[in-house]
Amino acid sequence: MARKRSNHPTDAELGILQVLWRRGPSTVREVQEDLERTAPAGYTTVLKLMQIMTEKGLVDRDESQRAHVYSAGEARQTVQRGLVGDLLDRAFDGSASLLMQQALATRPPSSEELDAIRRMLDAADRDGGAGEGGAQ
Amino acid sequence: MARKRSNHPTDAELGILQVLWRRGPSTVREVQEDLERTAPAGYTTVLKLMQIMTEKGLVDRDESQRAHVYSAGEARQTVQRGLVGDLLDRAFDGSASLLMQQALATRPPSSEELDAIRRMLDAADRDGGAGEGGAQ
DNA sequence: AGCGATCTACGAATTTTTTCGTTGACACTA
DNA sequence: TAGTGTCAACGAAAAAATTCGTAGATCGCT
Repeated sequence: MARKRSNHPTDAELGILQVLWRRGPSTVREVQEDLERTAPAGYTTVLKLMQIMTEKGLVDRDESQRAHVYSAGEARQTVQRGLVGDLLDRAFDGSASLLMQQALATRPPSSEELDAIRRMLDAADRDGGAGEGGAQ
Repeated sequence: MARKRSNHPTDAELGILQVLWRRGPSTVREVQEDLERTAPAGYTTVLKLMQIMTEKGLVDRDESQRAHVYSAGEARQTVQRGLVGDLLDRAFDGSASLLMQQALATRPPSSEELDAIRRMLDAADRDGGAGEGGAQ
């Protein structure tokens, strides 16, 4: 079906990235043990994945120690934006507001969070939408 | 890695759902021709996919005509929420506001859209965050 | 030096998803 | 009724993603 998957992490890869994001630079074993809670996988499985991710540039590897230390390659934000953008195209006709609506419906945020979001909207209005929204 | 994929549509399946959402009930050929623009695939490929989706309950099939007519099974919203919820868990630590932030950054919405979002936020606030079933 | 634990590398098996060729049914029409 | 075109069904190939077994290197001990 030739979807333009650009360079998104696969499902399993994303699981590993999550751990690296949370823990910071880690060895394979640390990641594997962390995953035990949520998505159990054998040691070599995780190792293999992380090797592949290194090839893809999804993670960086420090080989100076016997147990190599891996860290997330791209900024977390970059990956997240890619994923969101992809989801927008693939399921929301590119409408950010529609996506937000469903996000709100699925995981109702606290009022503090809501306020935080409002501030983001205001900021977006200022630098992005200000002059351009012309209609009306 | 045993991710709890519940029953999300796969990539290709989502492409088909999009068409059904946009066009309403359609035959395989109609879907296939529509896909031509974005994600070309042979006729039998699309047919097979839609047969699988029927088995999975992702779409409904009306066989009263020679050319069966398919329609999206679950409400669009339901599928979308599932996808968003999944993405939240898999990449955003469940934080809706973080997701929104990235959505705003990737696809700056117009000020009209921003206003629409604000109204949604206010509504969410009033409901005390209870996910609402209000017609979309 | 020998032993056990731990690590990377590699290759391959397995599973999931996507793709399509082929077949037989049906419909239309010349 | 033979020819042409479209359709669903099916099976299996191909591609992508995931899983793990095995082997050899290295380290820390005794």
